[in-house]
Amino acid sequence: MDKQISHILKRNELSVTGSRKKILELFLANNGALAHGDIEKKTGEKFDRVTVYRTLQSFLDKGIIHSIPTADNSIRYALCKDDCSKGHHHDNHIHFVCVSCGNTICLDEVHIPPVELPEGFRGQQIEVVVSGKCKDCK
Amino acid sequence: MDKQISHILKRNELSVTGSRKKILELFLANNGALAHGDIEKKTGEKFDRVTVYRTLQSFLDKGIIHSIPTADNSIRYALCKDDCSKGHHHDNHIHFVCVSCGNTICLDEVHIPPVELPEGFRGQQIEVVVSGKCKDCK
DNA sequence: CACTAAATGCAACTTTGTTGCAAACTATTT
DNA sequence: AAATAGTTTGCAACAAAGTTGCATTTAGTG
Repeated sequence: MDKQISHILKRNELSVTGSRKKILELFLANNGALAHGDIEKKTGEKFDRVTVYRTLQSFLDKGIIHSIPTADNSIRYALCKDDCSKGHHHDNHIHFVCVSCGNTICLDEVHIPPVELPEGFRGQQIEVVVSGKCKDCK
Repeated sequence: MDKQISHILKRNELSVTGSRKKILELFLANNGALAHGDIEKKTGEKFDRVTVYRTLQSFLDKGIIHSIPTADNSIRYALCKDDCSKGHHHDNHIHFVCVSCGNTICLDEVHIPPVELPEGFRGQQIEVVVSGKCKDCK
């Protein structure tokens, strides 16, 4: 586990530090998405707020995590699949926000249906967020 | 124009005040979406920040506008079509964010294709945000 | 072990959003 | 047209979220 974490960091040209290991561990343990606040709580206030911000930013830059916009204006982050690299996300999965438990889940197996845009519009990226009840909150 | 604005407010059981008229006018003039900050700027700092927040909130409650989540953690608001009412949005259109001019546009004519969720998940609402180049920024 | 570059923590600050309350205003009645 | 009741507004104070500069500490290298 610890080896896996260090490997991910090294593969992304990041030095292996306490905060990065801990935060990455959180993402691996949780298979949902985490908001900045969640991370601060779950690390037990062990790290400075600034460090958490900067760690998330470097993970974003390297493509280790991606951000998920939500309606309540709180960005959440989730692990990318292996083939994301350096800011170019193959972000072809949808996100599900459970209204009951509040978890945000990446549904990697659901492919996004093509959307036909009006004349003149050229789409580059698409974000789909579905809210409802997840399989554990029926 | 002024008459139309007053009518919309009255129809939604809102008293006709300076700030509400001005902010609603902004939405009618702009056919894109506006963030809180945009509104503060465009009104020329004529109204208190708190008033803008409260005005937007009451417009949201009445279903005059709806909110659009974006990746950069800044909620934007746009006018609803006529048949939205009191919190029940018929929000079946997608949103387009232009990476060039930054505008957010409601594409009412594009219908959202159905998404098949995995076993156990029940979707209630769906948000689709496409980013790319709009027809004016080719 | 020593060195360099990067990461961290701290303090101060900016931006964004919220709450309570007195003053001002809207809509209505008289 | 004036009085009234109920909202709405602006102010002040506050809380939360995010940023920046800088000194200290740490990771990775030889």
